[in-house]
Amino acid sequence: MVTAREVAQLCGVSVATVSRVFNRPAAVSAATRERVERVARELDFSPNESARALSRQQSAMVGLVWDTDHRRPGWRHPFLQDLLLGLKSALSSHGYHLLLLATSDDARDRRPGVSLADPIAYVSMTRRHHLAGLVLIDSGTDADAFTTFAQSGLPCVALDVALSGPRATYVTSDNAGGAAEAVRHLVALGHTRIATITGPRGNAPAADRTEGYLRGLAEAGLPVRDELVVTGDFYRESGFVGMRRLLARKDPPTAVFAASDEMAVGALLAARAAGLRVPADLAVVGFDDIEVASLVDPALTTVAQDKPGFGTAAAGALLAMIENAGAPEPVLLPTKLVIRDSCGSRS
Amino acid sequence: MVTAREVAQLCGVSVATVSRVFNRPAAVSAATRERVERVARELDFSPNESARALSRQQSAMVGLVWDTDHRRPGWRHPFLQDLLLGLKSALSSHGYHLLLLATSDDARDRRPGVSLADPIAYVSMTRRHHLAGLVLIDSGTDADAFTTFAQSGLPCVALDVALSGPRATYVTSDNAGGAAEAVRHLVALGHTRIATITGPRGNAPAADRTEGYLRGLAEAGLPVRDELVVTGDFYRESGFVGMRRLLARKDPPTAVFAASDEMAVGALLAARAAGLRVPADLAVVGFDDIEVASLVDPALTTVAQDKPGFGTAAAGALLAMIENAGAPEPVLLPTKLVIRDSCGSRS
DNA sequence: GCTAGAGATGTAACCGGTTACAAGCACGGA
DNA sequence: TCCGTGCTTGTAACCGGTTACATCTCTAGC
Repeated sequence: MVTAREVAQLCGVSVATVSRVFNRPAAVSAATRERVERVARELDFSPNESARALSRQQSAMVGLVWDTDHRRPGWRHPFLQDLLLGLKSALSSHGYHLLLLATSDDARDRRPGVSLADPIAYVSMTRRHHLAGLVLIDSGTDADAFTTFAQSGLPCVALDVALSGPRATYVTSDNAGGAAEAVRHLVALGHTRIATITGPRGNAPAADRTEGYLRGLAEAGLPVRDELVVTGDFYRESGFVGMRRLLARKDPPTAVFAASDEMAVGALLAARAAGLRVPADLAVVGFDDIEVASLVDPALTTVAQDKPGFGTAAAGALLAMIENAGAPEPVLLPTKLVIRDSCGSRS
Repeated sequence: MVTAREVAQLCGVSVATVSRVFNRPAAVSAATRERVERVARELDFSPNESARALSRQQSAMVGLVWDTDHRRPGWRHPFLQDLLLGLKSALSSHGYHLLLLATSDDARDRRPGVSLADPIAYVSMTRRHHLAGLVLIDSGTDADAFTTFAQSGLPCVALDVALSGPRATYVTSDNAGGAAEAVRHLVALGHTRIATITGPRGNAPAADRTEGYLRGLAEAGLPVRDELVVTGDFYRESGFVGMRRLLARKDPPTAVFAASDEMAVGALLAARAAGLRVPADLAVVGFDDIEVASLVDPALTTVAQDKPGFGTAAAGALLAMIENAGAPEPVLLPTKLVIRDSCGSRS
């Protein structure tokens, strides 16, 4: 690795000048700048990131906080790959990298001074590494944990969890809007007894989707029947159980909006188990547009989230906070209803 | 953030001693060590990672090289989440984090000295960040790219690509063994005309799976018929096309081993399109055990890879290279045949 | 009692940049 | 001619650790 010192010597200038060429080019005369740039290119020099981070108290890295919640084993992020790709490409264009932060019970106590509590450990790790900011992925962790991040003063952007603070914001889909659109679609197909299987209590996107469901009914002038709202937890199993319960009623719904594709698949299975045909006897709409949605039979009509958009938006918001000072407005990503076969059609 | 200097002052020792307590505790007297440890804990001190990396020329981070190949758009890693979780937890127990490295066309030329060629850019980035090692994910990149990494002298471990060098090794599934087991299963069910749809040419796991297929036939004393071997590319579409071609023959196979689950799903669809019932008219085995495998109808019998094992093994091999000097032997992860419904049963 | 040697600790150089401040220089106006 | 101003560049302190080497102390052995 070639250092700035070597470049400086070859150019007959001081290291300070070399540094300036990279950080405040305007402060260097054109002639000198060009000479330094040429030599730097020839020697394939670029500044050592550790030294730069130490000196600037800020590294070219953004931390990713992503834990899988112990209380929800087997939980998988519906579109981790797209998310990471989106983040990576948006960050790269500003020269940043993504550091997947690891804390673990195993690693605890191995050295004196390693703190125990989780969000605190993350914040301290962030400071120790001079990270420029944090991306927080909702993993069912306590909402409290997130406020700790927001209060830390570090630039951070949360995904699917409302977060606000002087340097904190969040990105989420237009969950209510998407859900309302799904209901509108069912209404347009002539359904009037429309049920929903919701996500877990306390989860913000879940609550928003329920709100959208209610709004969709209200827009159509349909009454809300409490018995048509059953609580799920986003997992397939709960969709199955919820649907079975709905179908056991005397006057079962003719359509159901499931707040996740996994639950929609569960609902599909429950309908099949009850001897019903989808979409003839029951229309099903899901949410997420995960990969399997197009694969089940019948292919699932669902509210698609803008998966790469999450990464791009999160990176954009974070970089804005890093480079300027204030927190940008929360980003609400539009959703898109993908019509497949699980609702049939009017024709 | 508390610095070592402050701890040292409070303890009435020099910073060197504080540093020693963390790095070579044996070199410090018990009394001093305990005093420093206590104060460090009270002040919640832990060493600044940027400074440490700069001084030691080695950071507590491991780089992840993961590019999606432009020539294969839409390619998704079959188990990225498990892989990352495995890596994360194994690395965390040694205090390491995972840095998702980003290079991008957009980021190019923004500063003087940023090199262009991809693997070289990664290696240089690794040096600049003082990364301890690299994890390389196969993404259909040229094999040449990987030898560049191996030759760089950096500790690196590749996934699913054979890599060797003084500080390089790799982790892969027992692809041949798994494929042979799949064929053995089909043979045990009475099949004698067993076809295969292979992965792309030039891909090592694909070649190994084909080899295992051939071994399975040989073990059973079955002849190899070239016309029953069709080339795919791991994508669903190629499974569909390949199966259609096989079924178009006068004497179509009664069983097929697809080298990926995606292709197996394609084969399932082709069989359905041809009016065949699975497994009654055609038995299908896949490879990978991706999430959809259990969801298609009929549920796919497939060769499961040890997904979290990849992460753990990769981290283990890498840490071994980082901490000792030599390169450990390549790791061959056992596979497991998961029997579902797509092959029927003898009963 | 003296000294060699082991063990503990401090001193200071170093890792490779960034940046406040000072200094040098050219130029324009009085 | 002199001085103030602005532009360019160098000097040196600093970021926060690590570690080779020097120094000091204490003990064991003769």
